[in-house]
Amino acid sequence: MEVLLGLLTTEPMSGYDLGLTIRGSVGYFWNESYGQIYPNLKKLAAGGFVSSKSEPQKGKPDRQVYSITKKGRERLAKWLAVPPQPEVPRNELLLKLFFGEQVPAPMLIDYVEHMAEEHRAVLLLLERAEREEIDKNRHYPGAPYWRMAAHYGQAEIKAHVLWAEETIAELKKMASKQRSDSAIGLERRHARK
Amino acid sequence: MEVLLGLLTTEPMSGYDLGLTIRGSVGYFWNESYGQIYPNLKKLAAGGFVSSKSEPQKGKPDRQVYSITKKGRERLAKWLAVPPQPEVPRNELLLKLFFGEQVPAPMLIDYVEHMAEEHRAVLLLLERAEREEIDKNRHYPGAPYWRMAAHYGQAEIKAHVLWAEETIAELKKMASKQRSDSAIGLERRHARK
DNA sequence: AAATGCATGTAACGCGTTACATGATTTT
DNA sequence: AAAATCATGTAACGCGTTACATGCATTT
Repeated sequence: MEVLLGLLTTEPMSGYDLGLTIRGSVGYFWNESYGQIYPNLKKLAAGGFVSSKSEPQKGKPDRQVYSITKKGRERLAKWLAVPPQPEVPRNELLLKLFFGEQVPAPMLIDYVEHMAEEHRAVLLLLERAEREEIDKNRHYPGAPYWRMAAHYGQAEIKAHVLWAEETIAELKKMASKQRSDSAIGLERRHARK
Repeated sequence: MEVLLGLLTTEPMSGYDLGLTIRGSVGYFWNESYGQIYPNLKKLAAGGFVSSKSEPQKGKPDRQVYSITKKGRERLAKWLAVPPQPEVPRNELLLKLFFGEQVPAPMLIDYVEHMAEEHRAVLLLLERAEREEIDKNRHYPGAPYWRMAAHYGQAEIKAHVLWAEETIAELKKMASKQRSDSAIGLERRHARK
């Protein structure tokens, strides 16, 4: 809800634009789907926090351009003044790794490798975003804060990738040890049969 | 849902125990409230994934002890075989920092400092958990995986704390610069008046 | 001609949190 | 005596995702 107000302080936008902007700016640490954006804009408009102006378009539904109002800025300020609550964590990869005993080793390795690759790709995006989006607007007063947020993502991802590399090495070591163990196990099972 | 199955592979437990166990083990990267645990256990029981046995207690409602069934283990294995989906990020601190231009500098500094302290505290917990919980069960076949998950948390937190320290320094520098700037601003405003 | 993209939106559904209810036991 | 803790659970509510609907424009 408040992301919308925050982004509208930079310039008036339509719901669609807001979706694109979110993806391209705060997307790394905050996301909002169109299923929320459109209804939330309506609610904000009903409360007088944003005003809308419809611009006709050829062939497409009218473009609703929203601007933040004075009341909206007050609401944003009020929200910004609330100390951020620590989020509830939900990391499916870690949970599956935690139960790794019950997962075939190659599968686990695959999971961690995929994660590392995705994170490496996001790191490139964040670095590019910093160079292109933030540096180009470096005279905008918000730029230093954008950079700090981008650095958070970069620092976090680098830590994740390092961890992934260590973990993959360890998983492979365990897997090879397991193979030699289970070779013995196989002989036994064979013998029993 | 599946955390419950996963934890029940180590030993039969009641819903209450599961809540405590979650907090003490996977809590850093996965949480589940009692408002979910109890209904989910019922659903799992209805589906035959767990069996329950009620033990009478003095003065308290009967203790329902749940055990995972063969069918439950199959369900768990199936879930573990699904590649983990990247989570949707929601970091309120970062979002507020991103809009930091509209936030009084001391408030921002406070937010980041609080975050750093919380994370430092969690780091101690994780390190202690590794020493006490994991090392003591080091012969349990799941232990290496628990350790990997704990290391993820440690690596991530260390990166967060470092970032926080850098960011606080930068925010303070900006704040002092802003103060001298706004001193000029004050003079101007004074003059205009 | 068919498929994909643009741009707006609505509806259904599921998941999860919070608050409440209960009733004995232990603590202050 | 009052308050907090243990241990179970239920109900209401809100948030968010996914899927669907629309209809013109552009691309293949």
